[in-house]
This record gives sequence, C-alpha cells and structure tokens, in this order.
Amino acid sequence: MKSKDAPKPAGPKLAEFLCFAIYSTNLAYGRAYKPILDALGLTYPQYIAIVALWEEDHQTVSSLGEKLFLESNTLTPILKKLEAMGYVRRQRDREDERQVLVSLTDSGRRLREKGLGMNLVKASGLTPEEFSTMQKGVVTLRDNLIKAARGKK
Amino acid sequence: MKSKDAPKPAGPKLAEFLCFAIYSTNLAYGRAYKPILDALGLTYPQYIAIVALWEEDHQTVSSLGEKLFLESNTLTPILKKLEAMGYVRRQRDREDERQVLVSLTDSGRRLREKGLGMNLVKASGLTPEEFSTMQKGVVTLRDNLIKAARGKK
DNA sequence: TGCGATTTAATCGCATACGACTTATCTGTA
DNA sequence: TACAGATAAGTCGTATGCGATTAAATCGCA
Repeated sequence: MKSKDAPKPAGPKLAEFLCFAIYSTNLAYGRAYKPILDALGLTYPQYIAIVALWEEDHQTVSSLGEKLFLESNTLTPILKKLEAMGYVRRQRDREDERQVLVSLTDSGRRLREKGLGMNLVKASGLTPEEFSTMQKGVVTLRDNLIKAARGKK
Repeated sequence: MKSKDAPKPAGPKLAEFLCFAIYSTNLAYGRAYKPILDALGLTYPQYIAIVALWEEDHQTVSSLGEKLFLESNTLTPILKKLEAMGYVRRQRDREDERQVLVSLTDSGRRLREKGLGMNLVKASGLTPEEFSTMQKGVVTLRDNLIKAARGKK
C-alpha cells in the first residue's frame, strides 16, 4: 500500500508533541476552572498569587515571582488589581525601598474558606496515584526545561 | 514538635497543584522554545498552526481550531498575521461563503526544512519511554478536563 | 417559497506573558 | 564618601486567549 494521492508529508505530528499536550492541557484547565474562579471573581493568575500568599505571607514581588515563575512586568499589574479588589496590601520595604512587600488582607485570607476544595481531582479522571505520579513527572519536566532554557541564555 | 510561631495555615500547597504544574510547565516550554522560534520569526501559536497545516492543508478556520483547541476569535488574528508574513493563504469557500479555507504557501511549506527537528526531547530530560508515557498521560488528562468542562456548560 | 434559527468568521474589550526599557535605590570600593 | 554598577519594581508595546457580540451566509421547515 503505497502513497495514494494526498502528499501527506512525513513531518512531525502535532498530536505527538509533548509541548502541545502541555499547551492544550493548560487551555483545558483554564476552561475547567473558569466557572469556579468566576464565582470567586478571580482569574487564574490572580488565584495562584493568592494561594502563594496563603502559603507564605508578606513576600517581595520577586520572591513571589520565583514561586509563580513570573516576573515583575507580569506580576505587578496582577498585584495592583488584587490590591484594588482589597485582597492584598503593597508597601515599600522600609529597610530597602527598592522592594515592595505584598501581604494578604483579612478579606484575602477569607477567600480560603470560600472556594476550596477546588482541586478538580475528580475532573482529571485520574486515580489519586496517577494524579500524584503525573504531577511529579510534570514538575520534573518543567524544572528540566527551565534548566535547559537557562543554559541557552 | 508542635507549631512554633508562624501560623502557616494548612491550606492547599501550590507545589501540589497539578493545574499549576501544567501552567508553569507551559511557561517553561515557551521559554525553552523561544530561541528556536525566534530564529524562524514565529511565535508558538503561529508555529503550531503551521504544524497543523503541514499535517492537513486547506482547512477551515474552525477545523483548524478544533485541532488547536482555539476558536476563531483567537485564531483569526494569528492566521491574518501568518498571511501577512506570506506563509498561508486565506480564501472564502466558494461552496459556502461562511467558511474561510486556510492553506500553506510554498514559503510556509518550506519552513519545515528550516527549523525541524525542534522536538526538544533532549531538554525534557526524559527517556523516550518516559516522554511517551508522559505525553499520553497529559493528553488523557486534557481530554478528561474538556469533557468535564463541557458537562458544566 | 419565505423567513426565523443556526452556523461561521470576525471584531472588540479585558487580562495575561514577556522583551526592552526606565526609575529609584542600594552596594562595593577606590 | 562619591560614584559606577547592580538590583528591584514598574512601564510600554506586542501577541495571545477568551467572553460577548456582530455580520454574513446557509439551513430547515411551515
């Protein structure tokens, strides 16, 4: 059975790209979380910023950025919005005026009760073991990519 | 060893979220691909659109969108840019004027030789088996999420 | 056959990401 | 101590994603 009529080049297949699997899964997560986040009035990046602050309050922008893999150019507008919504406080560090310390307000802390357990483990369709294995694998992948990207720079 | 002084609430940990693993890995992929894509003068979404067209040329916007998990509101501007760059052609379907058919130009087809094998398997730090397992697992996750999101709507 | 419902692409506004740059502050050292 | 260089946050421009809406074409059925 040779080639019939369509040329169908033997190029790379989108469906086999790991990068595309990650990319499209990220889009899918966004859509799956949307209804829950809408109820909280937050976007996904706003939400993870809040989660990071639950874990460790009173952080600088760059320390927060390291945890979220974002830099000030992306994070600052998000934090300003959260400030406008009354969930965080931003204040210059007295010790080093270059830095800005970000802290949760009571209102921001109260968000914890409202929307959570929003872990979406169910929607993943994975067993807890699979979930955990996948999670660890993806994190390893991420860290390898970061390392590789750093090397290129 | 009880709690010492920091309140450290027992909330969800960012590092354990699968959604965050996917989100941050997507960012990491973007950074890892950047140097290669810059050399081609393409962004990542532009690139995957081209790959999808290598696989199946002469598609409608919505058929392309199904493969890329994007809709016309996102895809149209990307396709117009690719058209302006001379890599694709966009023409109304004579049979059904609502549809727009997207095809690669010779220039678009030639991109295949230029930047590829850009699979980044190396940078992933995974063995081929791990790579393949991960890829399949993430795709399953994505499809489950899509299904779950559809149910909510 | 006529016309309301549906389908398809496109437009618009908002919220990220991010490279390039700016501004303010701090640090190390001559 | 003065000042070049480093550092932190922020600004700006460009390119996605995506909800809401619009415009054009087609469909379905009374």
